[in-house]
Amino acid sequence: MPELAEVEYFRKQWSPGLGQRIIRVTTHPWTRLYRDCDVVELVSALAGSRLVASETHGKQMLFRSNRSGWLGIHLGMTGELRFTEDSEYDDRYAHLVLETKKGLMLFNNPRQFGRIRFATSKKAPEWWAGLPPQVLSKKFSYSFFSTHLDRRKGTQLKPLLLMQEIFPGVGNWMADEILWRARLAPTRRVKSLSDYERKTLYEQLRWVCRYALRIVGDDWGDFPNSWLFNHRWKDGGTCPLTEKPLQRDTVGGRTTCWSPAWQH
DNA sequence: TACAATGTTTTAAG
DNA sequence: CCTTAAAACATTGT
Repeated sequence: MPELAEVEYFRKQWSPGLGQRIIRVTTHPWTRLYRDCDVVELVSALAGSRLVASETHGKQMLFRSNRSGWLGIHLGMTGELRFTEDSEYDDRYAHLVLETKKGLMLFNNPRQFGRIRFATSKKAPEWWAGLPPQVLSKKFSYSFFSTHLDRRKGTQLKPLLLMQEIFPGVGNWMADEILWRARLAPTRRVKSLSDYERKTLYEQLRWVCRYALRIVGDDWGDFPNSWLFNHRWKDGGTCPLTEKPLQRDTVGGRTTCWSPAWQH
């Protein structure tokens, strides 16, 4: 489920636990989530410590502890963070549980496409510090964007937008929303874009990221019906602008919803 | 039963 | 070495 706005929302779900002493750490160390993580180190370092700050970067989350511990979480396709004052929870998919006096910080991830990382160091570890510029940051200028496009001339626009090394945080529904607003067909190749179309793609990319964060990032609000988002999964859905039928195709290996009458 | 799922990573080919 | 496409990953729900 989570793309950059949802990730921001989930990050905040643990906020009630920040500053609280962690009295117990429970993990499912056999799951794929821990493939890049020394679980013994994670458990011993987090037990007794407090998480003091958190941030997101695209689909990545980082929690910092008061003992120079850095906890990286990626939600994958089905992950969520939750805080509960109830001591009962479904253990099946709660692969990381941080227990405090005030409540539990839970990371649920049924499909195990997520990832947990941990490091102890003065400075943020390379897997965090080395992430590419965020789409809404100052560094993500039009010329930066355009330089990356020049290197991917043969790529279709849909898989292009899903490249996390260029557009951190953009996922399947956001890519469709961006292309629909830019009026570009998902199968178009980068090299076919006119200067105007390139510019439009850049602007709509930033626009969708900004408003998605605004609407979902704080309180999981609903998107207006003017967004493709509300129509994309309905069978027989229609384009909110043209009222013509939406189409679903596989592009770049992912289900893609678009409006052939509107996007070219 | 077979397939799809709001995501990456790996492998292979060009 | 770089770009591009497809398969693999784990599990559930339709």
